[in-house]
Amino acid sequence: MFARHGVYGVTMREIAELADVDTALLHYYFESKRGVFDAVFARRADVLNSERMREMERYETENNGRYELEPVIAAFLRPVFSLNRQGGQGWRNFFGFVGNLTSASELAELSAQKFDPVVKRFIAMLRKALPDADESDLLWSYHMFCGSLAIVSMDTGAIELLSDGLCRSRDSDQIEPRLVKYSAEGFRAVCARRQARRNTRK
Amino acid sequence: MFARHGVYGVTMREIAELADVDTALLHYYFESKRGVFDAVFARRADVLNSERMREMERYETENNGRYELEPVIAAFLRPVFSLNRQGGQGWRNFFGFVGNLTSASELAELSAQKFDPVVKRFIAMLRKALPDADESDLLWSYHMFCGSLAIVSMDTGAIELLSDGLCRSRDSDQIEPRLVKYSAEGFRAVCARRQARRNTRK
DNA sequence: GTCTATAGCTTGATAGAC
DNA sequence: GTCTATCAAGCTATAGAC
Repeated sequence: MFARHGVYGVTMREIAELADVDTALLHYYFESKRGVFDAVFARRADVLNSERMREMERYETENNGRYELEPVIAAFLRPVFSLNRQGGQGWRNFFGFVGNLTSASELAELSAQKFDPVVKRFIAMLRKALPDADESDLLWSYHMFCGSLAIVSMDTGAIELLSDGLCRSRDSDQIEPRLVKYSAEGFRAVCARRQARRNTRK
Repeated sequence: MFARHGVYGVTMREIAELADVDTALLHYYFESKRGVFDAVFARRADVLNSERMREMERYETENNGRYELEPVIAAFLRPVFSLNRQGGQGWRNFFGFVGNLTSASELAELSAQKFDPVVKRFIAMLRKALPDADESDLLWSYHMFCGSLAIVSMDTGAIELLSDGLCRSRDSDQIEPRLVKYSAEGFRAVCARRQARRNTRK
Protein backbone atom coordinates (compact mmCIF):
# COMPACT_ATOMS: atom_id res chain seq x y z
CA MET A 1 0.00 0.00 0.00
CA PHE A 2 2.88 2.34 0.75
CA ALA A 3 4.29 1.41 -2.64
CA ARG A 4 1.13 2.32 -4.48
CA HIS A 5 -0.05 5.42 -2.65
CA GLY A 6 2.95 6.74 -0.77
CA VAL A 7 3.23 7.08 2.98
CA TYR A 8 0.60 9.79 3.37
CA GLY A 9 -1.76 8.10 0.95
CA VAL A 10 -2.34 5.20 3.31
CA THR A 11 -4.14 5.23 6.66
CA MET A 12 -3.75 3.04 9.70
CA ARG A 13 -7.36 1.92 9.23
CA GLU A 14 -6.64 0.66 5.73
CA ILE A 15 -3.54 -1.17 6.91
CA ALA A 16 -5.47 -2.72 9.80
CA GLU A 17 -8.33 -3.76 7.55
CA LEU A 18 -6.06 -5.43 5.03
CA ALA A 19 -4.20 -7.23 7.80
CA ASP A 20 -7.58 -8.14 9.33
CA VAL A 21 -6.69 -6.79 12.74
CA ASP A 22 -7.71 -3.76 14.76
CA THR A 23 -5.96 -0.41 14.52
CA ALA A 24 -5.29 -0.57 18.25
CA LEU A 25 -3.25 -3.68 17.64
CA LEU A 26 -1.08 -1.87 15.14
CA HIS A 27 -0.27 0.71 17.76
CA TYR A 28 0.35 -2.02 20.32
CA TYR A 29 3.00 -3.65 18.16
CA PHE A 30 4.42 -0.74 16.18
CA GLU A 31 3.63 2.24 18.41
CA SER A 32 2.91 4.67 15.55
CA LYS A 33 2.31 4.82 11.84
CA ARG A 34 5.95 5.65 11.36
CA GLY A 35 6.70 2.52 13.37
CA VAL A 36 4.77 0.39 10.89
CA PHE A 37 6.56 2.07 8.06
CA ASP A 38 9.99 1.55 9.56
CA ALA A 39 9.25 -2.10 10.31
CA VAL A 40 8.01 -2.76 6.79
CA PHE A 41 11.10 -1.11 5.42
CA ALA A 42 13.73 -2.53 7.74
CA ARG A 43 12.69 -6.16 7.48
CA ARG A 44 13.27 -6.50 3.77
CA ALA A 45 15.96 -3.85 3.46
CA ASP A 46 18.20 -5.90 5.74
CA VAL A 47 17.72 -8.97 3.58
CA LEU A 48 18.39 -7.04 0.39
CA ASN A 49 21.52 -5.50 1.88
CA SER A 50 23.04 -8.81 2.88
CA GLU A 51 22.15 -10.41 -0.44
CA ARG A 52 23.85 -7.60 -2.28
CA MET A 53 26.90 -7.76 -0.06
CA ARG A 54 27.10 -11.48 -0.70
CA GLU A 55 26.88 -11.01 -4.48
CA MET A 56 29.57 -8.36 -4.47
CA GLU A 57 31.86 -10.43 -2.28
CA ARG A 58 31.34 -13.38 -4.54
CA TYR A 59 32.26 -11.30 -7.56
CA GLU A 60 35.46 -10.15 -5.92
CA THR A 61 36.59 -13.59 -4.81
CA GLU A 62 35.85 -15.03 -8.23
CA ASN A 63 37.46 -12.26 -10.27
CA ASN A 64 40.58 -11.54 -8.29
CA GLY A 65 41.26 -7.87 -8.92
CA ARG A 66 39.69 -7.67 -12.35
CA TYR A 67 36.65 -5.44 -12.52
CA GLU A 68 34.37 -5.36 -15.53
CA LEU A 69 31.43 -3.07 -15.72
CA GLU A 70 28.56 -5.29 -16.83
CA PRO A 71 29.13 -8.08 -14.31
CA VAL A 72 29.68 -5.58 -11.49
CA ILE A 73 26.35 -3.93 -12.25
CA ALA A 74 24.75 -7.33 -12.71
CA ALA A 75 25.95 -8.41 -9.27
CA PHE A 76 24.38 -5.36 -7.66
CA LEU A 77 21.10 -5.90 -9.49
CA ARG A 78 20.84 -9.66 -9.19
CA PRO A 79 19.25 -9.76 -5.73
CA VAL A 80 16.60 -7.28 -6.83
CA PHE A 81 15.45 -9.33 -9.77
CA SER A 82 15.93 -12.63 -8.07
CA LEU A 83 13.69 -11.54 -5.20
CA ASN A 84 11.27 -9.99 -7.65
CA ARG A 85 10.96 -13.32 -9.41
CA GLN A 86 10.91 -15.68 -6.47
CA GLY A 87 9.88 -13.53 -3.55
CA GLY A 88 6.24 -13.13 -4.47
CA GLN A 89 4.06 -10.06 -4.28
CA GLY A 90 5.56 -8.94 -0.97
CA TRP A 91 8.94 -8.38 -2.49
CA ARG A 92 7.55 -6.79 -5.63
CA ASN A 93 5.73 -4.33 -3.41
CA PHE A 94 8.88 -3.68 -1.44
CA PHE A 95 10.85 -2.66 -4.49
CA GLY A 96 8.07 -0.37 -5.61
CA PHE A 97 8.09 1.05 -2.12
CA VAL A 98 11.83 1.69 -2.30
CA GLY A 99 11.45 3.31 -5.69
CA ASN A 100 8.88 5.57 -4.10
CA LEU A 101 11.18 6.64 -1.28
CA THR A 102 13.13 8.92 -3.55
CA SER A 103 10.00 11.05 -3.82
CA ALA A 104 9.16 12.13 -0.30
CA SER A 105 12.30 14.00 0.65
CA GLU A 106 12.04 13.37 4.38
CA LEU A 107 12.14 9.63 3.76
CA ALA A 108 14.87 9.78 1.15
CA GLU A 109 17.25 10.32 4.03
CA LEU A 110 16.09 7.15 5.76
CA SER A 111 16.68 4.98 2.73
CA ALA A 112 19.97 6.66 1.94
CA GLN A 113 21.13 5.86 5.46
CA LYS A 114 19.95 2.26 5.37
CA PHE A 115 21.53 1.50 2.01
CA ASP A 116 24.63 3.61 2.45
CA PRO A 117 27.25 0.91 3.19
CA VAL A 118 26.09 -1.26 0.30
CA VAL A 119 25.95 1.65 -2.10
CA LYS A 120 29.38 2.85 -1.06
CA ARG A 121 30.79 -0.57 -1.74
CA PHE A 122 29.06 -0.77 -5.11
CA ILE A 123 30.43 2.60 -6.12
CA ALA A 124 33.91 1.51 -5.05
CA MET A 125 33.60 -1.42 -7.44
CA LEU A 126 32.37 0.83 -10.23
CA ARG A 127 35.38 3.03 -9.61
CA LYS A 128 37.65 0.08 -10.17
CA ALA A 129 35.81 -0.90 -13.33
CA LEU A 130 36.17 2.69 -14.56
CA PRO A 131 39.56 3.71 -13.20
CA ASP A 132 39.87 6.89 -15.25
CA ALA A 133 36.47 8.18 -14.31
CA ASP A 134 36.04 11.61 -12.87
CA GLU A 135 34.41 11.36 -9.44
CA SER A 136 31.44 13.55 -10.27
CA ASP A 137 30.91 11.72 -13.57
CA LEU A 138 30.75 8.49 -11.64
CA LEU A 139 28.32 9.78 -9.03
CA TRP A 140 26.00 11.42 -11.55
CA SER A 141 25.97 8.18 -13.50
CA TYR A 142 25.09 6.22 -10.40
CA HIS A 143 22.30 8.70 -9.71
CA MET A 144 20.83 8.26 -13.21
CA PHE A 145 21.17 4.51 -12.82
CA CYS A 146 19.17 4.71 -9.59
CA GLY A 147 16.41 6.54 -11.42
CA SER A 148 16.16 3.80 -14.01
CA LEU A 149 16.16 1.11 -11.36
CA ALA A 150 13.48 2.93 -9.39
CA ILE A 151 11.14 3.35 -12.32
CA VAL A 152 11.37 -0.24 -13.52
CA SER A 153 10.69 -1.37 -9.94
CA MET A 154 7.60 0.70 -9.47
CA ASP A 155 4.80 -1.05 -11.32
CA THR A 156 2.58 1.98 -11.86
CA GLY A 157 1.21 0.71 -15.14
CA ALA A 158 3.09 3.38 -17.10
CA ILE A 159 4.95 0.97 -19.35
CA GLU A 160 1.81 -1.06 -20.02
CA LEU A 161 -0.01 2.10 -21.04
CA LEU A 162 2.86 3.36 -23.14
CA SER A 163 3.45 0.07 -24.93
CA ASP A 164 -0.24 -0.84 -25.17
CA GLY A 165 0.42 -4.07 -23.32
CA LEU A 166 3.54 -5.14 -25.20
CA CYS A 167 5.82 -4.59 -22.19
CA ARG A 168 4.90 -5.60 -18.65
CA SER A 169 6.44 -4.16 -15.51
CA ARG A 170 6.38 -7.55 -13.80
CA ASP A 171 8.54 -9.17 -16.44
CA SER A 172 11.92 -9.35 -14.72
CA ASP A 173 13.36 -11.51 -17.47
CA GLN A 174 12.79 -8.73 -19.96
CA ILE A 175 13.99 -5.95 -17.70
CA GLU A 176 17.13 -7.27 -16.02
CA PRO A 177 19.39 -7.75 -19.06
CA ARG A 178 18.19 -4.50 -20.60
CA LEU A 179 18.89 -2.55 -17.44
CA VAL A 180 22.40 -4.00 -17.22
CA LYS A 181 23.21 -3.10 -20.82
CA TYR A 182 21.57 0.29 -20.73
CA SER A 183 23.33 1.30 -17.55
CA ALA A 184 26.73 -0.10 -18.38
CA GLU A 185 26.96 1.79 -21.65
CA GLY A 186 25.55 4.85 -19.96
CA PHE A 187 28.29 4.69 -17.34
CA ARG A 188 30.92 4.26 -20.05
CA ALA A 189 29.63 7.16 -22.10
CA VAL A 190 29.77 9.52 -19.13
CA CYS A 191 32.77 8.19 -17.24
CA ALA A 192 35.17 6.86 -19.80
CA ARG A 193 35.71 9.98 -21.77
CA ARG A 194 39.46 9.84 -21.66
CA GLN A 195 39.85 6.22 -22.64
CA ALA A 196 39.01 4.11 -25.67
CA ARG A 197 35.31 3.37 -25.68
CA ARG A 198 35.54 -0.11 -27.10
CA ASN A 199 38.34 -1.88 -25.41
CA THR A 200 38.30 -1.16 -21.68
CA ARG A 201 40.35 -4.14 -20.60
CA LYS A 202 43.64 -2.30 -20.73
CA MET B 1 5.01 21.67 -2.03
CA PHE B 2 3.50 18.89 -4.11
CA ALA B 3 7.00 18.23 -5.47
CA ARG B 4 8.52 17.86 -2.03
CA HIS B 5 5.81 16.00 -0.11
CA GLY B 6 3.56 14.45 -2.73
CA VAL B 7 -0.10 15.21 -3.20
CA TYR B 8 -1.29 13.70 0.07
CA GLY B 9 1.59 15.20 2.00
CA VAL B 10 0.27 18.73 1.51
CA THR B 11 -2.88 20.29 2.96
CA MET B 12 -5.09 23.04 1.65
CA ARG B 13 -4.26 25.05 4.77
CA GLU B 14 -0.54 24.87 4.03
CA ILE B 15 -1.11 25.91 0.44
CA ALA B 16 -3.31 28.80 1.55
CA GLU B 17 -0.81 29.94 4.14
CA LEU B 18 2.07 29.95 1.67
CA ALA B 19 -0.04 31.83 -0.88
CA ASP B 20 -1.11 34.18 1.93
CA VAL B 21 -4.79 33.75 1.20
CA ASP B 22 -7.66 31.98 2.94
CA THR B 23 -8.53 28.33 2.33
CA ALA B 24 -12.03 29.42 1.34
CA LEU B 25 -10.51 31.36 -1.50
CA LEU B 26 -8.75 28.30 -2.79
CA HIS B 27 -12.07 26.51 -2.98
CA TYR B 28 -13.66 29.55 -4.60
CA TYR B 29 -11.16 29.52 -7.44
CA PHE B 30 -10.20 25.86 -7.76
CA GLU B 31 -13.23 24.12 -6.24
CA SER B 32 -11.28 21.27 -4.66
CA LYS B 33 -7.80 20.19 -3.73
CA ARG B 34 -7.66 18.18 -6.91
CA GLY B 35 -8.60 21.37 -8.73
CA VAL B 36 -5.54 23.13 -7.32
CA PHE B 37 -3.41 20.20 -8.28
CA ASP B 38 -4.74 20.06 -11.83
CA ALA B 39 -4.29 23.81 -12.29
CA VAL B 40 -0.71 23.71 -11.02
CA PHE B 41 0.01 20.85 -13.33
CA ALA B 42 -1.79 22.02 -16.47
CA ARG B 43 -0.39 25.52 -16.54
CA ARG B 44 3.22 24.52 -16.89
CA ALA B 45 2.66 21.20 -18.64
CA ASP B 46 1.11 23.04 -21.58
CA VAL B 47 4.13 25.30 -21.86
CA LEU B 48 6.53 22.38 -21.65
CA ASN B 49 4.59 20.46 -24.28
CA SER B 50 4.65 23.27 -26.80
CA GLU B 51 8.33 23.99 -26.17
CA ARG B 52 9.16 20.36 -26.77
CA MET B 53 7.06 20.22 -29.92
CA ARG B 54 8.83 23.33 -31.16
CA GLU B 55 12.27 21.82 -30.51
CA MET B 56 11.38 18.58 -32.25
CA GLU B 57 9.92 20.40 -35.23
CA ARG B 58 13.01 22.55 -35.44
CA TYR B 59 15.20 19.46 -35.43
CA GLU B 60 13.23 17.91 -38.27
CA THR B 61 13.25 21.00 -40.47
CA GLU B 62 16.96 21.50 -39.92
CA ASN B 63 17.99 17.87 -40.43
CA ASN B 64 15.83 16.86 -43.34
CA GLY B 65 15.27 13.15 -42.84
CA ARG B 66 18.49 12.43 -40.98
CA TYR B 67 18.00 11.33 -37.42
CA GLU B 68 20.86 11.03 -34.97
CA LEU B 69 20.37 9.84 -31.46
CA GLU B 70 22.17 12.41 -29.33
CA PRO B 71 20.64 15.50 -30.92
CA VAL B 72 17.17 13.93 -30.91
CA ILE B 73 17.42 13.27 -27.19
CA ALA B 74 18.96 16.68 -26.66
CA ALA B 75 16.01 18.31 -28.42
CA PHE B 76 13.56 16.55 -26.14
CA LEU B 77 15.52 17.51 -23.02
CA ARG B 78 16.41 21.07 -23.96
CA PRO B 79 13.18 22.71 -22.75
CA VAL B 80 13.49 20.97 -19.38
CA PHE B 81 16.94 22.28 -18.67
CA SER B 82 16.36 25.62 -20.27
CA LEU B 83 13.32 26.21 -18.06
CA ASN B 84 15.20 24.83 -15.10
CA ARG B 85 17.92 27.38 -15.65
CA GLN B 86 15.88 30.42 -16.56
CA GLY B 87 12.44 29.69 -15.17
CA GLY B 88 13.26 30.19 -11.53
CA GLN B 89 12.14 28.17 -8.55
CA GLY B 90 8.63 27.69 -9.93
CA TRP B 91 9.85 25.66 -12.84
CA ARG B 92 12.34 23.72 -10.78
CA ASN B 93 9.50 22.75 -8.49
CA PHE B 94 7.36 21.78 -11.44
CA PHE B 95 9.91 19.31 -12.75
CA GLY B 96 10.29 17.77 -9.33
CA PHE B 97 6.53 17.57 -9.20
CA VAL B 98 6.42 15.77 -12.54
CA GLY B 99 9.15 13.39 -11.41
CA ASN B 100 6.97 12.65 -8.41
CA LEU B 101 3.92 11.83 -10.51
CA THR B 102 5.33 8.46 -11.46
CA SER B 103 4.96 7.48 -7.80
CA ALA B 104 1.26 7.82 -7.00
CA SER B 105 -0.24 5.45 -9.50
CA GLU B 106 -3.60 7.21 -9.78
CA LEU B 107 -1.82 10.36 -10.95
CA ALA B 108 0.56 8.59 -13.28
CA GLU B 109 -2.36 8.23 -15.63
CA LEU B 110 -2.99 11.96 -15.62
CA SER B 111 0.56 12.82 -16.58
CA ALA B 112 0.73 10.02 -19.14
CA GLN B 113 -2.37 11.45 -20.78
CA LYS B 114 -1.15 15.02 -20.75
CA PHE B 115 2.25 14.20 -22.17
CA ASP B 116 1.14 11.47 -24.52
CA PRO B 117 1.24 13.29 -27.89
CA VAL B 118 4.69 14.74 -27.20
CA VAL B 119 6.05 11.42 -25.98
CA LYS B 120 4.63 9.58 -28.97
CA ARG B 121 6.33 12.02 -31.26
CA PHE B 122 9.62 11.72 -29.42
CA ILE B 123 9.50 7.95 -29.61
CA ALA B 124 8.78 8.17 -33.33
CA MET B 125 11.97 10.19 -33.73
CA LEU B 126 13.93 7.70 -31.65
CA ARG B 127 12.60 4.96 -33.89
CA LYS B 128 14.02 6.76 -36.90
CA ALA B 129 17.34 7.24 -35.19
CA LEU B 130 17.40 3.53 -34.33
CA PRO B 131 15.72 1.96 -37.36
CA ASP B 132 16.67 -1.62 -36.52
CA ALA B 133 15.42 -1.44 -32.96
CA ASP B 134 12.99 -3.95 -31.63
CA GLU B 135 9.85 -2.18 -30.44
CA SER B 136 9.99 -3.48 -26.89
CA ASP B 137 13.71 -2.66 -26.66
CA LEU B 138 12.88 0.89 -27.65
CA LEU B 139 10.05 1.27 -25.17
CA TRP B 140 11.95 -0.24 -22.26
CA SER B 141 14.83 2.10 -23.06
CA TYR B 142 12.51 5.07 -23.07
CA HIS B 143 11.13 3.93 -19.74
CA MET B 144 14.60 3.72 -18.18
CA PHE B 145 15.40 7.10 -19.67
CA CYS B 146 12.29 8.52 -17.98
CA GLY B 147 13.51 7.20 -14.65
CA SER B 148 16.84 8.97 -15.02
CA LEU B 149 15.17 12.19 -16.06
CA ALA B 150 12.76 11.99 -13.13
CA ILE B 151 15.45 11.45 -10.53
CA VAL B 152 17.71 14.24 -11.73
CA SER B 153 14.68 16.55 -11.73
CA MET B 154 13.64 15.81 -8.21
CA ASP B 155 15.97 17.70 -5.92
CA THR B 156 15.57 15.51 -2.85
CA GLY B 157 19.10 16.09 -1.67
CA ALA B 158 20.08 12.51 -2.48
CA ILE B 159 22.96 13.41 -4.78
CA GLU B 160 24.27 16.02 -2.36
CA LEU B 161 24.27 13.44 0.42
CA LEU B 162 25.83 10.77 -1.76
CA SER B 163 28.56 13.00 -3.14
CA ASP B 164 29.13 14.90 0.09
CA GLY B 165 28.37 18.16 -1.69
CA LEU B 166 30.46 17.58 -4.80
CA CYS B 167 27.39 17.29 -7.04
CA ARG B 168 24.37 19.54 -6.78
CA SER B 169 20.91 18.72 -8.07
CA ARG B 170 20.36 22.31 -9.18
CA ASP B 171 23.33 22.30 -11.50
CA SER B 172 21.70 21.91 -14.91
CA ASP B 173 24.96 22.58 -16.70
CA GLN B 174 26.46 19.49 -15.11
CA ILE B 175 23.42 17.30 -15.60
CA GLU B 176 22.20 18.01 -19.12
CA PRO B 177 25.21 16.83 -21.15
CA ARG B 178 25.67 13.80 -18.90
CA LEU B 179 22.04 12.78 -19.25
CA VAL B 180 22.23 13.06 -23.03
CA LYS B 181 25.35 10.91 -23.22
CA TYR B 182 24.25 8.39 -20.65
CA SER B 183 20.86 7.90 -22.29
CA ALA B 184 22.05 7.84 -25.88
CA GLU B 185 24.55 5.08 -25.24
CA GLY B 186 22.00 3.29 -23.13
CA PHE B 187 19.54 3.35 -25.99
CA ARG B 188 22.20 2.10 -28.39
CA ALA B 189 23.25 -0.73 -26.12
CA VAL B 190 19.70 -2.00 -25.78
CA CYS B 191 18.26 -1.18 -29.20
CA ALA B 192 21.06 -1.50 -31.68
CA ARG B 193 21.96 -5.09 -31.07
CA ARG B 194 21.77 -6.12 -34.69
CA GLN B 195 23.78 -3.25 -36.11
CA ALA B 196 27.32 -1.98 -35.79
CA ARG B 197 27.64 -0.13 -32.53
CA ARG B 198 29.99 2.56 -33.74
CA ASN B 199 28.85 3.73 -37.11
CA THR B 200 25.09 4.17 -37.22
CA ARG B 201 24.95 6.44 -40.23
CA LYS B 202 24.68 3.56 -42.65
C1' DG C 1 -2.87 -9.77 23.59
C1' DT C 2 -7.01 -8.25 21.72
C1' DC C 3 -10.93 -5.81 21.68
C1' DT C 4 -14.46 -1.46 22.23
C1' DA C 5 -14.89 3.06 22.65
C1' DT C 6 -13.48 7.41 22.19
C1' DA C 7 -10.42 11.39 22.81
C1' DG C 8 -8.30 15.07 20.37
C1' DC C 9 -7.03 16.83 16.37
C1' DT C 10 -6.76 17.83 11.31
C1' DT C 11 -8.71 17.29 7.10
C1' DG C 12 -11.43 19.18 2.77
C1' DA C 13 -15.21 21.77 2.00
C1' DT C 14 -19.13 25.24 2.63
C1' DA C 15 -22.59 28.67 4.30
C1' DG C 16 -23.24 33.28 4.91
C1' DA C 17 -21.81 38.06 6.43
C1' DC C 18 -19.62 41.83 4.22
C1' DG D 1 -14.22 38.46 -4.20
C1' DT D 2 -12.80 37.89 0.37
C1' DC D 3 -13.42 36.97 4.88
C1' DT D 4 -15.18 34.38 9.52
C1' DA D 5 -16.99 30.58 11.32
C1' DT D 6 -17.98 26.10 11.18
C1' DC D 7 -19.30 21.43 9.48
C1' DA D 8 -18.98 16.48 8.95
C1' DA D 9 -15.70 13.20 8.21
C1' DG D 10 -11.46 11.42 8.58
C1' DC D 11 -7.19 10.86 10.98
C1' DT D 12 -3.69 8.96 14.71
C1' DA D 13 -3.43 7.47 19.02
C1' DT D 14 -4.89 5.85 23.68
C1' DA D 15 -7.48 4.41 27.83
C1' DG D 16 -9.54 0.64 29.81
C1' DA D 17 -12.52 -3.62 29.82
C1' DC D 18 -11.77 -8.37 29.05
